[in-house]
Amino acid sequence: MRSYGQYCGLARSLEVVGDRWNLLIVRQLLIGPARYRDLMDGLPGIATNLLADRLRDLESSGVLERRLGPGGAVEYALTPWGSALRQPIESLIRWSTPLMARGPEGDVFRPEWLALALPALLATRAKVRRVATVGLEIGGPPLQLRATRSGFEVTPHDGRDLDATLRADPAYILGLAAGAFTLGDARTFGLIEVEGDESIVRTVFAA
Amino acid sequence: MRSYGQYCGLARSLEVVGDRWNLLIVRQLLIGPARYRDLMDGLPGIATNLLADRLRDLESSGVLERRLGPGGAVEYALTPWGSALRQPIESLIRWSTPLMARGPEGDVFRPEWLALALPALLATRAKVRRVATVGLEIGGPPLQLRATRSGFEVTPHDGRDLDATLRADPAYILGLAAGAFTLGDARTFGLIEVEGDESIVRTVFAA
DNA sequence: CCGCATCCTCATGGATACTG
DNA sequence: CAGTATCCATGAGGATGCGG
Repeated sequence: MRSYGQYCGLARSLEVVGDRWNLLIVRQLLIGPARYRDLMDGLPGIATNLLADRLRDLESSGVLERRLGPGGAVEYALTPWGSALRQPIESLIRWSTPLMARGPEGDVFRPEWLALALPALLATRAKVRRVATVGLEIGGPPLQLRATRSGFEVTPHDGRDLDATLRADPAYILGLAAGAFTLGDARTFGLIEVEGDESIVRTVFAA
Repeated sequence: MRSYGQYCGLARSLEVVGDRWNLLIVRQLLIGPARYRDLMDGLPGIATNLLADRLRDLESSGVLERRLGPGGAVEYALTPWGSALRQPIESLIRWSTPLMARGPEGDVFRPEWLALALPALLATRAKVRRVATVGLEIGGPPLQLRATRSGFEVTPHDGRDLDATLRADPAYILGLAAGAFTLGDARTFGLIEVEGDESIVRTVFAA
């Protein structure tokens, strides 16, 4: 990225992460450290030369580091400063709500992206009434949403007991979470709970 | 911006505001509605064809609108959705703290940028002990920082009485504000106040 | 002047092939 | 698997033109 030549925090930030693909790479690493192949998979559409370029750029600017992971393979992980990009990224995810309401329209979807999106959307308004673990079945490997007093977390299902399971379209799940974000004030509303084995939306969290 | 083809809030956001200069244009309009010439002035380095292109893009995507201002001249203003970019932008400004510590290094500085940066840096940690208006003299037209219970605001000096005046380098002022952001917890600390006519840093806000 | 549109050059991005 | 190398298409930057 060519310099903007402006002594402004926004401009300087964008000189580091404003290049095409950069924030999406950080998104992938916020989910967890990853190898080159994982990044290629998680960033459908990126050209391999660009990924290599960007990883070099982001490493030299101190956003991520290249290290040896389990098995001695090279992996990429965010530095503490890079991890702090979670906040602006979550802000942009919340801002995107009107853009997501259209649905996928042919865009590819990867369930792992919910690991960032759901906490970002839920964190602002939804209050946890009781600690709960909700399974999410959307077509990939099963996920779980943990809701605790300290926040929300989406991870692969670790086999523990689920309070509920939601089998639904990704857009539907995002709509639910965005509703928790945008409605909230007006009334208590249901988010995710099932009765018996059915996927019925009920109250687990309340605004 | 070419589509990423990903059903992800971050990717969709970046398709709207990820193009070079876009967020900087929004930055200028967060300070206030502006005419074409104002934007050219506030965005040193932008090519005039790019500004025209980006204004079209951002208008058609619903971030800003073109309207008739006072005197019947065309001006640009953010839509409500565009104004909501204040949050991600403030997040990026906070994230930029390590990049700003280097100082300007020849980059141009415009005092109006403090209108975004100071509230962004102060909002997270600094608590207002008493309502105050502090003058900022940094070489352009005089500014004032209003600190109230509901937040911080930097505007041109409107002639009202000042509780203090700080005449300092922009980097110094940003360092003060960033310190309020990053230290905070440890102890009560001084931010901006003068004794008599001197520019001595004392306590107006406290963490 | 202000508010752009055109033209040209060069840097960057994207797709694909290839290599240690 | 983890990238490089190559080639082409696109977009940025700069200068300039031009109507109101």
